[in-house]
Amino acid sequence: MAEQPVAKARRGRPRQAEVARLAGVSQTTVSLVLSGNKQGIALHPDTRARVLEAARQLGYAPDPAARRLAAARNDLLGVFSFTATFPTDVAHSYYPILVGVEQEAVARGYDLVLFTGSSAAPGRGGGGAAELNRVRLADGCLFLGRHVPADPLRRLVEQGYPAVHIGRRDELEGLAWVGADYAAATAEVVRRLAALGHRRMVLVCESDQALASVDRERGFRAALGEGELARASDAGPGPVVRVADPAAEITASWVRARLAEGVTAFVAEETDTCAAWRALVAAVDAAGLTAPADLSLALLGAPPADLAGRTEPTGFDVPKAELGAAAVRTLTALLTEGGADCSPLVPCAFRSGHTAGPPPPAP
Amino acid sequence: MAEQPVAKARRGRPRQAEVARLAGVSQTTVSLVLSGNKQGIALHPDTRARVLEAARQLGYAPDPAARRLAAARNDLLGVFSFTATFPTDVAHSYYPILVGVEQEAVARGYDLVLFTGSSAAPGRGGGGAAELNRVRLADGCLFLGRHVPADPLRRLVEQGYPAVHIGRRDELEGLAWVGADYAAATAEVVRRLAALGHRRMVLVCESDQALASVDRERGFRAALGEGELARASDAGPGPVVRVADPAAEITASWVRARLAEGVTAFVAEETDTCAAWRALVAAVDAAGLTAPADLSLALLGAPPADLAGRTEPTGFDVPKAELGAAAVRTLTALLTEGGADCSPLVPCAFRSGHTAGPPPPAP
DNA sequence: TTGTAAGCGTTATCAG
DNA sequence: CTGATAACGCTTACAA
Repeated sequence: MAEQPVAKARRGRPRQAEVARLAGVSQTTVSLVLSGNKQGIALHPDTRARVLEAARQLGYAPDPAARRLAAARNDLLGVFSFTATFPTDVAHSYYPILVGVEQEAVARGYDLVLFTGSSAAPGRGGGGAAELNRVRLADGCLFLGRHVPADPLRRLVEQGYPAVHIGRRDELEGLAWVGADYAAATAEVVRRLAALGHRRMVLVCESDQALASVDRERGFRAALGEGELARASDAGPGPVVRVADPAAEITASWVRARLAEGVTAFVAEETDTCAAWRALVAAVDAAGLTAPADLSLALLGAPPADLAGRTEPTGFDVPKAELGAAAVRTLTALLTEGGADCSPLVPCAFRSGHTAGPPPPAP
Repeated sequence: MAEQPVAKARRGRPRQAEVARLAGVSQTTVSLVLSGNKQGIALHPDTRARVLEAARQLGYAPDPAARRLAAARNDLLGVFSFTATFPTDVAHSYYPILVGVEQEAVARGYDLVLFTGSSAAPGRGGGGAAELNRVRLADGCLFLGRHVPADPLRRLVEQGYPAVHIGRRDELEGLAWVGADYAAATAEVVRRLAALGHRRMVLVCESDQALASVDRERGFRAALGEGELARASDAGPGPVVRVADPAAEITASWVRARLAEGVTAFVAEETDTCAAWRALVAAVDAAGLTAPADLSLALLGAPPADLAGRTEPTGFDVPKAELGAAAVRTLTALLTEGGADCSPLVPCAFRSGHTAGPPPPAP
C-alpha cells in the first residue's frame, strides 16, 4: 500500500487550480485574471467576475515563491539589516526610517519582508553570503546600516539584483544608495552662525571615522572657506578638533582657551553616544558660561533621547522617515524602469534651536 | 524579429545543474550534498568534496524562491496589524512587541513579513476580508491589536491557517492567542497593597470596556475577596469605579471623600490615554496630598511616555517583548507540531515603584 | 476569448 | 551510493 505523500505544510492553502475548478475555467485564465492581465488579453467580463468570486470565496493568495520563480515578481520588498531591525537598545534603532519605508512601500503596493542577519558567527566566510542570499525571495531589497558585509552585497549587485543601501556607501561600485546630505546641512549651519556674526568656530569630532562624520567635516571646511571666514579660520589651531576621549579633553579650561583665541561658536556632531556634544555642554557649564549668551553651540544632528528635555540645540535634523521613503522610491525605480537617476542625497532640515545667537561683544 | 523574452533578473546565476556538470555528478547529488543530506543517504566523501568544490568555484547560491517552492514552505511569518505596523504616533506603538517577535523569529530561522491593514487598495472590495487574505502568503501569521476584523479572521482559522493573536481573543473559537496575565498581575498588586496594611482600596476604570480592562477588574475583585479584605470592601460604595470622563469626575474632593470613607489606596489602569491615572495623580496633587505619605497609588501597567520622568508608579509591567516571543513560539508550534498547548498567559512583573507605602495612621 | 504546455530551480521518491 | 523523474505553484508563449 503506497504511503500518503508527506503532508505538506501548505495543506489548506488554496491554489489557482482550485480557483479554476470552482470557477469552471482553466488555471491559466485564473492567472490572467488575478495578475491584472498585463498582457492586455481580452477576457470576458463574466469569466473575470466568476474567477474573482471564486478566489474570494476560497481566500486565495498567490504563493510568493512560485510567483518569483516563474520570473514574475512578488510585490515584496526586502529590508535587510545585519543587526536586529528592532534592537532592544532603542538608542540607535531604525524605527524612524522604517516608518518612512513602510509608508512609501504601502503607497506603492508592496509588502515588506524583514530579513535579519543572524549576528552569530560573523567570522566565518560563507556565513554572511548565505544570509544575504535569502533576500532574493523579494523583488528587491533595502540594506540598513554600515555593517552589511560588502562582499556578498557586491555579488548580489553584480548579478543584477536590485538593491539600495540606506546610508552612503560608494565603496561598492554600482550599488545604489540614499543618504542624508550631511555636508550641505553642516555648511548651512556654519552659514547661519556666520550670519549671526561668528567669525571663528570650531568643530569637535569624535575619532570614530564614520562616513557621515567625514561628510560633516567636509561641509564644515567648505563653508568655512567662503568669504571672510576663510581668513579668520586661518589663524590659530585648525577649525576641526578630533578627540579620542571627549569627556577628558573637552573641559572648561579647553573652552576658555578657545574663547581666548577668538572662537565664539562650538559645533559637535551627533554620534551613537553623542559623547562630543555631551562633553561640550558639560564643559561650557563647568566654565560657568551660558549659550547663547556667552558663546554659541550647534549640534549636527539630533540630541540623544535623555537630553530631549534640555534646551533644544541649534543644528539640523536628519529626516529619517524621508530617508526611508526615498530609499523605497529609488528601489522601485530600479524595479520598474531599471535606473534611478534622482539624487541619492536627502536634504536635512535646519533646526533653529536655542543654543546659538550673536557672539558677545568683544571685551 | 522575435522580442527577447523579458530579461530575467536571474541573469548569470549558477544553478545546481551547472555545479553538477562541473563536478561530474547528477543534479540530485548536488542537491543532496548542498542541502545537508537530511535524508541520511550515504554519500562518498570524494563526491561530496567535488561537489562542494564545484559549488565554491562557481559561487553557487541556492535560489530561495525555488527552494521554498519545492519545500512547500517559505519560512515566512506574517505580522498583521490593522493600523500601521510602525505608527508615526509612537505612543502606542507595537515596537516593544516587535522586538520580541523579531528575536524569537530569527532564533527559529524565520523571516518576517509585515502587513498593514491600511495596506490594501483603500478602495472597495471585501474590505477587511480581502485584506486579511494577503497574509496567506506567509506560512503563518501573528495578529496585533483588537481591531482585527473577527469574521475574516475566523475564516482563516477555520480553513486551518496558522494564526496567533497577540492579546486575549477568546471570542473566536479555535484561534490561538497569547496575552498578558492582567488578572494575576492585578491581584498581585492588591495583595502587595494589603500586605502594606491597606484594607480599603478603589479601582478607577475608564468606561472603555477592553478585554484587558475586564481582566484587571476580575483580578482586582478576586484579590479583594481574599481574607479580611472581603469584609472591609463590603462597606461603602463598590471598590470599582467606572468613569466616563476621568478628568471631570476624579477631583480633589472626590479623593477626599474616598479617604473619609476609609479608602487608603487608589488604583488605576493603563490605557491608551491613561486618562484615569492622570486624573488620579492630578486630583491627589490638587488635594494637597502626597503619595505614598498620605495615600497609596498604583498603576496597572506602564505610565505614558510623557510621565516617564515623574515618580515611578507602583504597579506592574507588561513584558511586551516576552509577549511577542511567546506569540512566535506558539505560532511555530502550530506550524511544526500542529498544536500548541502551552499556556497563552504571559506573567507580568510587579513593579515596586514609589507611590505605595503603608497607610497613614488613622486620625 | 480560453486552454495547453513548457518551463523557473529545488526537493523528494524510487529504481538502478 | 547515484541518477532519472515527478512534483511544487505560477507565468507566459502559443495553439485552438
